[in-house]
Amino acid sequence: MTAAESPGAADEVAGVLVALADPTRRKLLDLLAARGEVSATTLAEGLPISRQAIVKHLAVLDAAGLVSCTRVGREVRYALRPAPLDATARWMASVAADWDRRLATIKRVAEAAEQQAGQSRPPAQ
Amino acid sequence: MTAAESPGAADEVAGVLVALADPTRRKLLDLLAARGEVSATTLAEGLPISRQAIVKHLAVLDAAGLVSCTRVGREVRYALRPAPLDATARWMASVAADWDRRLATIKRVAEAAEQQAGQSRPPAQ
DNA sequence: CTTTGATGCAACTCGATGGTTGCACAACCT
DNA sequence: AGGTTGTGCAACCATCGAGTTGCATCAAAG
Repeated sequence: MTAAESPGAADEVAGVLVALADPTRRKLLDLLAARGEVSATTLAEGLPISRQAIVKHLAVLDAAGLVSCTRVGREVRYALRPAPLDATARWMASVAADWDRRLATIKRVAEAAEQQAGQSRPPAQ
Repeated sequence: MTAAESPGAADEVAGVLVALADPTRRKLLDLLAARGEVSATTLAEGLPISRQAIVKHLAVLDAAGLVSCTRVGREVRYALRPAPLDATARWMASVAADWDRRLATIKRVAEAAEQQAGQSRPPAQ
């Protein structure tokens, strides 16, 4: 269980990664960050795609926990939810650190082996 | 240019996000982290999919800069490349921080407005 | 030189996904 | 009541992407 901080973290992260992989979804998050609580129709005004498409994207973002919606009268306001993004950032940093560690170890071992080989026998490859 | 540290960072990040969105690709990176430099065929032995599929995934990872390949005789060894992951982690953390900032501001403004409203007229909702 | 094992390329299947349109329904405003 | 306006639902289309198979190719070993 390397580079994992809490059980089930990988699951949460997976959803966030999928959600962030789409440029339209990133744009959407951008707009939400800029304008606070906004309805889907309002979001649609600033984008070249239909409201329905946006609703679907918002559903994905909601499933990833990156967004939450509250009903206000007949409209539905969507708002940012930074926590999962932060968690994913931490997860990613930890994975990167893990890789660095492993690569350093591998390099060290390789050098040791080469040293060893140089003293006893000709290079294997 | 909010939450961006260097020009063109978003482009690099996009590739990494797409690459990481696929679970098979993540598994692949995991294997590479565990076993160092490995060829596609070797990777295929530990996974339930064909070598060709793996090669395609490795191509995506390579395009994202997460992996590099070097030819050794007749085989091609793939190795991890942590830098883009680290960059993406930083980008993500910076975006998360930006969101927090904005949300805090919005909340502050909302509270001020409510305060204002509370002094002159009864609560709107 | 022949065989063996690894790679590269291309065509194909098929499910997921981004996007659209049309319509029904609920809520707001006169 | 009656007309707007915003949502939700469902069908539908097109494309992308993951995966497969088959074959050609090229380096290494005999």
